[in-house]
This record gives sequence, structure tokens and C-alpha cells, in this order.
Amino acid sequence: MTEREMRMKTAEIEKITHLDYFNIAISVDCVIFGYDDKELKVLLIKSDFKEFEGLYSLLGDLVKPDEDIESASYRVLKERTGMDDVYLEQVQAFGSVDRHPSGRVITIAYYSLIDIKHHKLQLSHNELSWQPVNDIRKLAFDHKIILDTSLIRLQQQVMDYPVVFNLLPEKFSLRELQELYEAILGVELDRRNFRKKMSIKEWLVDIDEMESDVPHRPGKLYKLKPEFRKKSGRKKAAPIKQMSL
Amino acid sequence: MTEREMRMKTAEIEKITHLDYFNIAISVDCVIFGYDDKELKVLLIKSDFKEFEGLYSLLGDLVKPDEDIESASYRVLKERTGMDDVYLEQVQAFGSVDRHPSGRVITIAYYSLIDIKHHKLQLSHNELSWQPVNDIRKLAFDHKIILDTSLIRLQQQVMDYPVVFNLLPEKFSLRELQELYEAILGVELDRRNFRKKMSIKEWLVDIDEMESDVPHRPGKLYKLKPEFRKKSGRKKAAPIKQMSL
DNA sequence: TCAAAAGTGTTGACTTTACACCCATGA
DNA sequence: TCATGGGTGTAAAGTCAACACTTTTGA
Repeated sequence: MTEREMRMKTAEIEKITHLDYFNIAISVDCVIFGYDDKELKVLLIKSDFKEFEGLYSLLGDLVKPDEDIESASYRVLKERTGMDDVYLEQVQAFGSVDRHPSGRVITIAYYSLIDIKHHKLQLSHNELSWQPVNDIRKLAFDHKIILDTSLIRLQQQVMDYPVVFNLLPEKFSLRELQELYEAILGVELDRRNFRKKMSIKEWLVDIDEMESDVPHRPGKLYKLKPEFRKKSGRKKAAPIKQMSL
Repeated sequence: MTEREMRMKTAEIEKITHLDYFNIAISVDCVIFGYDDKELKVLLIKSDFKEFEGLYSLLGDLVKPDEDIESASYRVLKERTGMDDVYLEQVQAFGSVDRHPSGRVITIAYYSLIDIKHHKLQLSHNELSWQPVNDIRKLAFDHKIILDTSLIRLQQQVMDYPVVFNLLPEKFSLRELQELYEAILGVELDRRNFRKKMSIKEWLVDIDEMESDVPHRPGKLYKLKPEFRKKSGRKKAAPIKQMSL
């Protein structure tokens, strides 16, 4: 690189920096929750940014000018998990001036609930990994705050609406369901009271099958009644033309 | 330089790569609630967009590149109401591609609760007006949806936290407080049960004064205990250098 | 036969709702 | 003296929390 080229680069960056003073980029970040091994997990990726070397971050991308923000988060989900038709809900926007090292980027956080078993796909590829929510101490950017906020939101939702089923396979036992609630809420629940409450809510249908492969008395299996199967997803991701990266 | 380091983007390069995407404008819109004449009201302005001639819209502005989104909404509030130190809370972002006729604008909605009596200022100036929330049928842009979403959020908050006091003067009677809850929630409440609940919550302090100017037996006046006076406002608006418009 | 979880009801504490009368004030 | 809301308690219904024993299965 000649000195002239070096100077050019500087000038170019100068111009960009200036431009960027008048412009704000907007991204979506997805807090993708899964449930496995009796723990609530979240899908993370090794950060690409030098500034955050060694840290993980949420999955996100810039919003394209011709794409709804909800579609953008569906796109990120689909690109990263291969899954479509998932539960997705906006949490809120995060927009501190200094939250992103390369400039002004306001991000809109979404949280998503997926059945981790349906995934298993492009994991070892990029540096994606499922990590237990409770073990996470630090993330790139302000992603730890986004995660914490999303978890609180999930905990609130879970108390009122039948959303946790998006984290489970279609058929599940009451024990699995209770353990999932316990993992999300971080509390222990009384089994009899839990079952009573579930039967009052009338969310479940007994499908007359039993667990198998358990080292103890098998429990009945249930499904969520179809009328409660709201993916909350009104819009699907637009077809992906090209994989980013 | 290892291959991984090569693959790692620096912040500078990231900035260049994604220059294309700095093409979306971002705004805040404030749903400013007030309470007067036993009705919940919202502060609106005549839209100056041809596309929305005759319609009102929420108060908003573009976010400046060097300003936090929360500060931006404080700024809008201060510019429009002259009030500082108000209750303000983010609702969510709205980002449909076609929500704004003059281009791609993603907006972040905030709702605010103010004491309408402390306002009264620059009202007749621009075309600001307080309108009863229940009478509003149509607004410019997607502002009706933003309003509806904000109202639902307010209703949820009100059930759990002592926020309604931001809509009242410092001293108020239990009747006024109850009427306010009724206006927000759109239900009638039982007076005895309402008073019992308030006394259990222990939010109020009896200031040993009575109403005056009421055409009936005066009630006691109360204040909110100072420890509950959370404006939720961590950040104030940055000092305004120049009035927009 | 042991370990592990399935399945199942009752009681007391607390919360919520419904409801009615006398009182103080201003017009 | 009348109209208006202030101020107050109780009982019944419903919800929530705590708690233990028998049964079924696989190892």
C-alpha cells in the first residue's frame, strides 16, 4: 500500500465518519430461547468484532431498507436456525449513542421461542452455540442487558399466556412442562398445585399416549390444544436471496 | 495474522461494508397522556403532511445521531409541553416499510404521563390539542395503532405500579384517584373496595387537608409517598440548543 | 425389591366481590 | 331540606399454598 493509498483510505474513512454523523443504522437482535437438559438456553455466536474478542453476542443483522423490522428478525432466525414459523415477539428498542463501537446503531430486540430439538442443524458451522441463560455473565455490546430484559419479558408472558409450548416438542409430559416453567421462572413449583392449575386452564389435551424410555413410571403425554397455538408470527421471513456471510 | 483475525471485522471495516444500510430514518413518537374532566386525554398535533390532511398525529421527531433515543423523546416532550422531569416509558418500535409516506422511517414509541394542569402553555400556538382517548378514531401514519398499544401498556402498568399519580396534581382526593383509575381502565370500581385496596398498598399519605370548592362534603386530600415517586426518567433531555420549527 | 416419578384431595389463609347506611357540606 | 359524594365493615365466594400417600414402571 503506497502512502497515497493510505491517505486515500483515511480520506474515505473521514468521509464515511462524516456521513455517519447524519445517519443512524438500525438492526434487529434476536434472543433465541431454547430448552434442553432442564435448562433455559439462548443461542449465541462468537462476536466478529475485535472490540469484543472472545465474547459471545446475540444474533442480529441490519434491517434492510425494504424490509419490515419483524421480517428482518424472522430472516435472522431463519438464516441461523433454518427454522420458519416460530414464535417471535418484540421486546423493545435499545438506542444508547455509544452502544455500538462502529457508529450509531439502534437495535430492536426480539425474543423467540423454539424447540431446540428441531434445530441441531448448522450448529458447528459458524460459531453458534446454545448456552444456559443462567451461566451468562457478559456479552458483546449491550447484549447482556438485552438478554436480561428479554428474560423478564418472557417470565411475564409465561404467567399469563400459553407460550412455553413453543419450547417443547409437540408431545410432552406434565413433568417436562413443570420443569420448563421452573427453569424459566427460577422457582420450584408444587406438583399437585401445578397440575391443578393446568387442568383449570384447559390448554392441554390428553393424547392417550405414554412416555417411553424413562427409568421410572411413565407419565401421560399431552399436546397443546390447537386453538392456543399462536406463533404470534403474523409475517414470515421474506425468502432469502443470499446468505449473509 | 491468523485466519481468524483476518476474518474478524474491525469496527472500521464493518462501517464501510454496511454503508448501504444507513438509509433508514429513525424517529420517536410520544403518546402524552393527560387527565382532565374525568377523561383520559392525549396530546396531538395537526398533521402537516398532505397525505394526512385534517388528521392529527402524535408528537415526534427524528432522532439525532448524537442523542440517545430516550433523550430524544424527552426533548420532544420538553419542546412541546415545556415540562421536564416527567414520567416516560418506552412502548415499542414500529417499523413497517410503508408506515411513512415520505420514506423509510422506523419509529420508537414512548408514553408519558403528565399533569395536564401544569401544562396549559404553548397550546394555542401550533395546532396542539388535548383530545379524549376514547373519541379518537383515526390518526395520521400508524399513530392510532401506536396509541392503542400504548394505552394497553398503560393499563397493564397501572394495575401493578403506582404510576397514575403522574397524571394528578400533587394533592388529590380518593374520589379523584378512583375516577382516574376508572377512566384509564374503562371500568367502574366499587368505592369501598377501592379505598380498602389503596389503604393496603400504603402508597398514600394523608396530608390533613380537605378539598375545597366542591359542591358537596369535602374529602380528605392525599399525596403519594415520596418513595414511590419514580419518574422512571433516568435521563433528562439534553439542553435544547435550538427550537425545532 | 428398590429407586424414581406418577397420580391424586383437603384444609387453612388470603383475596376479591358484593352490598347499605349515616354524615358533612354547599346550594 | 336537598343533592352530592364522604366515609365506613362484613359475609360469601373464590383463589392460593401447603402438604403425604399409594401406584407403576424399569433397573
